[in-house]
Amino acid sequence: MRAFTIGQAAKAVGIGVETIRFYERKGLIAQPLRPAGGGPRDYGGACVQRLQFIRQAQEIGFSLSEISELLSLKSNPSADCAAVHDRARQKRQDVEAKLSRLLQIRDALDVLLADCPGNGNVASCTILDVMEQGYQKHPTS
Amino acid sequence: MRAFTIGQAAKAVGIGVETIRFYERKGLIAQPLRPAGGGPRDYGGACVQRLQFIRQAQEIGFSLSEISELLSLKSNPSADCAAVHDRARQKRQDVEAKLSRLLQIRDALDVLLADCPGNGNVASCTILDVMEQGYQKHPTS
DNA sequence: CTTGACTCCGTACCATGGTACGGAATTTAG
DNA sequence: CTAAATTCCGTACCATGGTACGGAGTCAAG
Repeated sequence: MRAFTIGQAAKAVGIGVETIRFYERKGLIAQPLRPAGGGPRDYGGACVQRLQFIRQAQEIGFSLSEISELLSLKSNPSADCAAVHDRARQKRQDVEAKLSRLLQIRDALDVLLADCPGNGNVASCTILDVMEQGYQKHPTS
Repeated sequence: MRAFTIGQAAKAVGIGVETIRFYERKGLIAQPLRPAGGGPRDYGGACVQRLQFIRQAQEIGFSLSEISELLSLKSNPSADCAAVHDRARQKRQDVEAKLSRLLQIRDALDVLLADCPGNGNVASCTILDVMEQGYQKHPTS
């Protein structure tokens, strides 16, 4: 929980200082109060965690506004758990949908990689057909 | 392979007319030639397929410029298959990475949904902690 | 006690992926 | 034949998620 300047926090989380300020403007994180005694604001502890949370969630495919919602639930611990539960269930569905599309494309890519020896011409490549069809056909049928 | 106007093609693919034109401007699809005898351009057949391909690929998480690359390989059947192969391998890695992040979050969401009965307050919700930690801990220890 | 690095803040700019608008030319329906 | 719908085209605008810039203040080392 030692003090972090904004620059140190940015480095710790792996983002830019400007990005942190951007999140502040967006209301994703609160700007720490300036210490009464002067000196830079302290972005340590909970602030870094929150930033890390944002990054994690974002990599996973949540938009900033979705993250904002999650954070507001989080920062309001008196909220009914049912709200989080619902949102989580919704998100799980979204995630599941993304997963199945991704699995489709992964399989399609595998078909390609298996069928295409890495030489010859593209006409023999199956991936493109596969994607065009939305991958209805099953491999090696 | 019957003829489609741009509006029919848009409807068939489930996008807007403006979006098709946007793709044209971006070079993702070629603008069909106007028929010599006059009348609207024909967006049928291959064009619709290409649009569908774009949508599929996009839903899966490819950016328009990535899709553009895939399409340029596709539309150049004399290209060495090795190029497609490489790109496919690269893409497969990307997809795999996305998959594992998504699986992580799905598992995190499942933990939450299992632990959180849907009542009580948010303090007991695990998802937020889980995400903060980058989901290092494993459920039920 | 000055130089350099950093904070702080506002404003401007950027890429991506569209969406909307306006006006002329066609096309299609009644 | 006329009116409504659609095409065609250019240009403008939008949201998202940042990135860059400029200038003032501050802090720490040499």
